[in-house]
Amino acid sequence: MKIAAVIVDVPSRQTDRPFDYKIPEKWEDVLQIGMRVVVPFGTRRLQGFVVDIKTYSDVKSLKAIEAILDVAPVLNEELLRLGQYLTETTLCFAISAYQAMLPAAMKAKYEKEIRLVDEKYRDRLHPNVQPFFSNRSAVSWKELENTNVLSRLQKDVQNGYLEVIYHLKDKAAKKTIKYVAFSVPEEQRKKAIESLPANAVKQKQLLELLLFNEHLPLKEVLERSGASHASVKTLIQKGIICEYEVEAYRDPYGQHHFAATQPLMLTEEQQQALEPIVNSIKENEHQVFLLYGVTGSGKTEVYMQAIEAVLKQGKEAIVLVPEISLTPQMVERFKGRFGSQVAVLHSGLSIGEKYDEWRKIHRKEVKLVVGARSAIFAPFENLGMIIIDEEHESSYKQEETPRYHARDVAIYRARFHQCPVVLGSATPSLESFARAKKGVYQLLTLTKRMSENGLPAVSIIDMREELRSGNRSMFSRTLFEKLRERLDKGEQSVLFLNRRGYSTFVMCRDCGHVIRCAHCDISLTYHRVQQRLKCHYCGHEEPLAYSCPSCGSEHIRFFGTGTQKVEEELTKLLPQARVIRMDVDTTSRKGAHERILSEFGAGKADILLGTQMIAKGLDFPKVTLVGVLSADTMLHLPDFRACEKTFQLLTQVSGRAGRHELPGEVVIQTYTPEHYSIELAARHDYEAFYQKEMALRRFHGYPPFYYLTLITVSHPELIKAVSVTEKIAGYLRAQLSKEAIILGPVASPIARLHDRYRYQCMIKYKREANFTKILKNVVDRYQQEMSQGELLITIDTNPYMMM
DNA sequence: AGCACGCCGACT
DNA sequence: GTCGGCGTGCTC
Repeated sequence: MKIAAVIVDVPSRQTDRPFDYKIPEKWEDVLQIGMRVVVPFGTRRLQGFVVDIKTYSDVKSLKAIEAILDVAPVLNEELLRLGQYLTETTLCFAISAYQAMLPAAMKAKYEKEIRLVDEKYRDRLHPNVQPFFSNRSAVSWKELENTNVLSRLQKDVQNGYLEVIYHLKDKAAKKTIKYVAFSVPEEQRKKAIESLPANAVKQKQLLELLLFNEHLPLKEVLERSGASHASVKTLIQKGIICEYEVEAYRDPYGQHHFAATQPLMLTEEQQQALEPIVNSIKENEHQVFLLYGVTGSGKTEVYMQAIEAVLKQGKEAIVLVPEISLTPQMVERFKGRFGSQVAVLHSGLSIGEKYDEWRKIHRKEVKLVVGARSAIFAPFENLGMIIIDEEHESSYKQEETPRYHARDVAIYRARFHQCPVVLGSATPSLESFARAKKGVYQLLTLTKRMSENGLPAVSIIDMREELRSGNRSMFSRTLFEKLRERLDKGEQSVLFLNRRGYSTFVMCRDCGHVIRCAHCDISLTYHRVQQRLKCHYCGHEEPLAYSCPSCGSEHIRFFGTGTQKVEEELTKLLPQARVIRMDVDTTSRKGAHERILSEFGAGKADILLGTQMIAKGLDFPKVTLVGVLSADTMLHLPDFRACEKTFQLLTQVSGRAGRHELPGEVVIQTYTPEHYSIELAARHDYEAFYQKEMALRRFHGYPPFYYLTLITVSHPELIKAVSVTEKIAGYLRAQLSKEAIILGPVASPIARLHDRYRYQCMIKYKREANFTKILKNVVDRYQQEMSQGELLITIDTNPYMMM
């Protein structure tokens, strides 16, 4: 007898292990490791992943597998092992790891229904239950769960009148296209057309069309023949033609035509960067390269020529880009060069579209994937290279379980496939640059910009000076002048507002009271259009207050600046300017992002005003001015990476100006012009920033000198949150080595969220023998309280968000 | 997670 | 004596 070990779809500590099932004889040769199956689990039916097939089990009475969901394994040996690696390093459940590797469409949906076992029991049902079954034999649980007949229902189930049926739905609906074709043999077709009634003109036209084609999509036939669906129906009824469905891919870029491009001549620098990568591809040698190239130095061309080398070897490649820069521009470059060999995966696609792209990879119909974070799990079996563009971006870290970093996964997979990883950035993360300096990664450098102009000139404007000299506007005189210049010359400008931590909060000028969310320790944000105050974390809203809830004063004011407010002031100051605003509000609709950018690219506006999202990847020849309205808003976030992020952002933003013939200029407005992040970004001096920041990291004991782990404990009661965090910290102090530093318990920077108090404990360590084991003990200790009570403990073994 | 089982107080 | 509440422990 063959037995399958199955990981079931229950994300909990207790079920986080394989369960054994009998493999029915008829499937012994069909079932393979890595396939999804349906198994009985307790009273339920669940989806699961086969992780092992064996001949022996310790369990006496095994249940049998009920169904197989795949014709071929969806997880290969490598991905199964990668799942284990994720489980161990991020402390997640195996099921969560496996689900993260597959498109959402393949995750099961469960529906319960109550069915009448037999018509003869209908009269015996409890009188209160009967009405639900009056005209049908099954009722969905959804309809019943909020009624008051639940206990009666239970009785009837016990009596055997009713039964509970568990439906398992695959969301992975495949798209099909209807085709029509002749159903009569070829030699009879002409005759069939002739024998049609004389008035069946449309039918005749339709058939004539089919004479020259083996089969045609129904839609096309209808369009070209002008016939209606009725004609098709009659022809089918007459037995002349037939209709059938063919599985089809949704093609998100179906309408789009991509101009083919050829490899460009490389500069000497690019050539020198490319060579070691290509060597490592050819030699099947695992190596991590850090491609450090200033903005506009042509990293993408290096990527593409390296990919060509991979394809030449008959292998596959993954290119990761940050979600935010997965713009049509980027997609176009890859589709243009590699055509139909590319699959694209990003959050803008529907669940079905993502599933189709995934299947193209799985069926080996494509050789290259360009995608955001989760594309790192692309089920290639012959990986030749992994590229991570904008390597420093924090979006490569997933902030939900499994809390993996795509960079780590990339290195794991590349080691398995013995192939190179290329990390590219103009502002590498300190972690990566430090590793490159140590020789763990191989450093490749591009110092020259492709355009003649070199890097743009940056001026820093001290906004305190502006205020002192009486300018209360959010535009410094310099920035205003330069904006007007561009307008006169017909050139474009980009204005960048970093909204994080800079949203419009409401404060009383008399007593200083700030209106906060009733459920979270967060100040409420003023939304001008709706005249309401909203919490950005939990969604709580309330009407705008006109007097201070604390002291009653009417001197209550809005502080901070949103893009809307900037836009208003801008149109007041420069009424002739055409402004496009790009933020969450204007880009929430699908495709809006793309539309705004193409309008701006086509010169339909003079100024593009936006948040974070405009910092990445834009490349417009006519942009000669970039303004940063307030550079230091991000600097003061409670995050040890705040300075690094500020530096990276300013450098990225500055890189948007003057990428082509026209020279660029950058204006940075700040209240702390002396800060090294701002000064050094203005001087484009990454190296100096690296040295300075490394010294600080060393001094304060942060990465890359220490590893970090953040434990966050939340509970509706403050005392409980504190005491649990205290106990955990105590346990860790006792268990970990003397070198480990345990900070806390301290209140989380967001001390209350969704009516829950949040406390945290930060661990800094260099090497700990049993680190994950000790952390697992912590989780195990509080397992019951977490599953039954209100306690929640999250552990992040490589935190990027300290809140 | 979700379900059954079992023990307890409150009601017919 | 039964109904329905919630705490406990299991699911191959």
